[in-house]
Amino acid sequence: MHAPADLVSTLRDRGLRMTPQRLAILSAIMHTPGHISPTALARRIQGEMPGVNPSTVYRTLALLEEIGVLAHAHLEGGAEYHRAEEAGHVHLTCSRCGAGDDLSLEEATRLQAMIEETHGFHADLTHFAISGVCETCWNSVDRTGPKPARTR
Amino acid sequence: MHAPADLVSTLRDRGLRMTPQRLAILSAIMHTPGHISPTALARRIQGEMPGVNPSTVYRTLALLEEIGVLAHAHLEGGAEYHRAEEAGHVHLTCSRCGAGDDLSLEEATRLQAMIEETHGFHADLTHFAISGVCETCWNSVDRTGPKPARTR
DNA sequence: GTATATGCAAAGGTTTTGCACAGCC
DNA sequence: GGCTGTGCAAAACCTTTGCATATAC
Repeated sequence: MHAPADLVSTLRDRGLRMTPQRLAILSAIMHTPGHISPTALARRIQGEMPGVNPSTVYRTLALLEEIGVLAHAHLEGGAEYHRAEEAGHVHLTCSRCGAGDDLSLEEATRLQAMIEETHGFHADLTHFAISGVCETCWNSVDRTGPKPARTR
Repeated sequence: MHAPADLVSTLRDRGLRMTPQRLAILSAIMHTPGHISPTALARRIQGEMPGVNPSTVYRTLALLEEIGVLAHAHLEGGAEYHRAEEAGHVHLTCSRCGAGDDLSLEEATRLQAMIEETHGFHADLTHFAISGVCETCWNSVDRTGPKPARTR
């Protein structure tokens, strides 16, 4: 949906500019399969392109989200960013082992439909993770039920 | 499930002690209908019982969660604590107007069952809020779909 | 050339930690 | 009296903001 060329146009249309920093940040996220936190991203960028300031990373993330290129979700460790195209991923995170899984799109749609019917609430299950205990952890050890451990 | 008397015993069994600060913090949360953030709690406690340090609030919250009296959930504004008994509340928060609603317990159970069937994942829908657009907001204004606004 | 973007530095806010003292049991 | 809990202060983080400079267009 958003090849770099498109992005440049999108920016220009708004009187905004493409810079090496923005390109590096964008590229880093586009090559990240899942999601990445601002701080992790800042560190990674720092490696590839020393001198890029964290504040630039934050400003760029906010910008890219505003123009619809990126989105963020809230996982256990805090906010994480991902490509907007990759939205639709509903994150399941195991509170025991930390393993992550994704709900399928159809499944997510079914859940959302269910919530909409009863509450008229149009849920976006991608914005927050869903915590719980994965099958492996559930079958092993004690079975005290889904009780999230300390988050931070 | 946890009257103060019980709590004192629970603490004693672990070689822990009941203090005025812990009592004040616990009381504040027990009298809070929904959920409350650590900082908000610290401020409230400060009003009732000047001199109580924020660090004490944080340590107490962690302790009370560890012994199962409290639990926390991740809402838009960050982590919030609530009575463990009051778990089962699945928070729906509107990204447009900020309004909050709760999923019924049966409904939550149905959703969890659905996820379990297909993924073997035992979800705890109470740990993270569910973001989306409430009926009112959906019916008014533009209908661009559930797109969470900037969180922080 | 001009408006935008960046780096830098400082500030803001939240949460954690070390340590000496206070206080519960 | 001994061990736990608290206050205090400092530090560790993460994130935001103001401003001068650099730079994309």
